[in-house]
Amino acid sequence: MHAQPTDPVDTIVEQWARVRPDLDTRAMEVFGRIFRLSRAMGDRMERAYRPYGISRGEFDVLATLRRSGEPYTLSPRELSATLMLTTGGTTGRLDKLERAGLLRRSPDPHDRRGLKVTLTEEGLRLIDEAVGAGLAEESAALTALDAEQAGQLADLLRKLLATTAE
Amino acid sequence: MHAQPTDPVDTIVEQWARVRPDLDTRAMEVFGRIFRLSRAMGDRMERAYRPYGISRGEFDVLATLRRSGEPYTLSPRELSATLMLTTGGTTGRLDKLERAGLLRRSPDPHDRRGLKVTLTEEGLRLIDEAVGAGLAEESAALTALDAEQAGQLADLLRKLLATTAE
DNA sequence: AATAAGTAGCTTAGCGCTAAGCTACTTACG
DNA sequence: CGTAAGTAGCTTAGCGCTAAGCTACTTATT
Repeated sequence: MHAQPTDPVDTIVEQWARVRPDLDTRAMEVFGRIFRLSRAMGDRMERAYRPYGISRGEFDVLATLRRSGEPYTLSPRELSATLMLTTGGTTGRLDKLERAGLLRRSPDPHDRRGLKVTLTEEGLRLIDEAVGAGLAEESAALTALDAEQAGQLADLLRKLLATTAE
Repeated sequence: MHAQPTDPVDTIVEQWARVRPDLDTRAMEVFGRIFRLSRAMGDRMERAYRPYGISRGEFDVLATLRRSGEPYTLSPRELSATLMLTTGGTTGRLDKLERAGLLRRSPDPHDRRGLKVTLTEEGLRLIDEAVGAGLAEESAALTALDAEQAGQLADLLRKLLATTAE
């Protein structure tokens, strides 16, 4: 056993142990930390993307289009599904990104109900820079662990996510 | 090496490898999963608290008061700090919980600027049930891992959180 | 060919948060 | 003792999301 540094979740667990010693708080040791890390890193990512004039949500739209490969085109429906967003939320993000000139909407030639959303040259250039900045931020945070620990952590999280997130 | 199940983050990492093989996506294997787990479990917790008529944010208020021990009293300021919330956000949560009869606000006898927020009997009863339901939900999700893995995961997350979340 | 059912994307109302600014009060200082 | 600076909690405007409902169009059924 190594000495562990103390974190805010340890404090909360101790408080519960004092007032409700009957509770089994082991699951909180995992999920309490996941919630806090998600929030803290979310804030850091928001800051990392700010120089590019986009929010984290907008980054996700551009990144999804970029990852899909040439011609960097998806339908709003596909974007809604991938981004786990309602159609209303998707409309809002697309509006903002289209106004900024980072993507454009055009009619789907095969289905007159639908649209195609395509990255512009400027959108492609911007996302290719921003994705590097985002990964740099995440990599910096991960230096808290050595390579083996990071790999272990990724594996444990994969197992948990695969089972949990239906 | 064991065969790993595939999860959505693996798919995203593969997509990036195809279109941008120069990127080092190892940090994404950790944080991408943390973001997704946080969202998925957050939704599950929201559902777990719904039978008690409270949201996750409102649960956090009641739980913070409960953990503080008798007489279950804190100032709005202390709650804002613990919950990482602006005073405006705190005011809103307290309004709703006070209307529901789960806590009450009273003047601070030592500082006429301030208030004391105290759990009512009903609030105490409710949070003592709800905290059990919440932990049950988290424990159920965690059965994806055996006890040793869960402990390992908690330790790795502690180390990451202690360094990352300033 | 007519019609019912399904689907795509947009609009609107409502919710919970933040940022900024307010009043009321307290503390520190000359 | 008087004034400046600080602090507590609330209010308001604005933001991004969801849920629900809309129109336009497509697909399946007869």
